[in-house]
Amino acid sequence: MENEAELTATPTVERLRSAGLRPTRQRVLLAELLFGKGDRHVSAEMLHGEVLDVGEQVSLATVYNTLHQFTDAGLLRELAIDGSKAYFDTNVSNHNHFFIEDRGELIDIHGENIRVDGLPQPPEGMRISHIDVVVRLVPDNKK
Amino acid sequence: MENEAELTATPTVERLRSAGLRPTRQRVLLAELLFGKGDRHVSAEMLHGEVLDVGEQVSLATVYNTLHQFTDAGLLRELAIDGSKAYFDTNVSNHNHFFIEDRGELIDIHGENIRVDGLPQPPEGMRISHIDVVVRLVPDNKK
DNA sequence: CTGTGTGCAAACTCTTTGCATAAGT
DNA sequence: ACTTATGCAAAGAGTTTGCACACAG
Repeated sequence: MENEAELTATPTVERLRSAGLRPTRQRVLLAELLFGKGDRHVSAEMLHGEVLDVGEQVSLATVYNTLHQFTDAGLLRELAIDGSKAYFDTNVSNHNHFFIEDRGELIDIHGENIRVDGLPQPPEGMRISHIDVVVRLVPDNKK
Repeated sequence: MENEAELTATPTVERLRSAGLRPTRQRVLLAELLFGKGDRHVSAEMLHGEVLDVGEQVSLATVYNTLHQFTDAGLLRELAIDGSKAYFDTNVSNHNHFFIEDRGELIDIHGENIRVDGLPQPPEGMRISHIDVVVRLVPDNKK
């Protein structure tokens, strides 16, 4: 055998390959963290933190790059909710969110449940790419 | 008369006073620009640019401070739509938005028109503070 | 006068980029 | 080998902050 380190064809590796992404150590690790435990909402910093927790090392720049590559490949969806920081959602299907303002925490609302009616016609030459519904939550007591 | 420069009670000045804000030159100017021509969506930079266009001078830091003071006073609503920059809406009533992704442009959708159905119960101890519906638009042709 | 607001520059956060090095195929 | 990805550090955008000075009441 001449192969030094041929990557084994784990599901994650296959997933990356079919998305057209070379399964590098960093990408495989990030993909495992992202897709290994159900639907998740992560920021770049959170994900980078998880990498360190697991005792691995991936630069923050690479985390950003990878999140965008995954988004372009359709593995993630980027959420513009908080304003100050970007969240990425591992659930790419049609759904919406509760957003707990105080904690910056997101909770999925499944797509089948919500219906938006009464939308006016989009302006000439435009079409709807996506509708985001964000239900902002505050504690019962607080104003 | 002893008064050097008592501010005349223009509508703008009154509006600031009843919001509990001292009508300084900067605040009056910014309020005129913001509320003088119907409903608007502005970023801090845009508003600062308008100040310069009018031949006046207000520091960018003061523009930011003032936008937040106005928001706290209920004269503006802050919109978290773009992710990278903050927009402020002079229309504080219940309504939603088209967002033209390519141009970063916002268009109001009046509140009466849109109806959101099928919301699940918020988690225990939380109440809905506000529901944002953002209809993202792309040109007809583009993917 | 007294306290609040402003301006400036510096600091900060989140994110992106350029380029030399490393790794996948 | 050849190409693409990574890491680092530096740059970049947008926004906030600290403090001396200015102004409204």
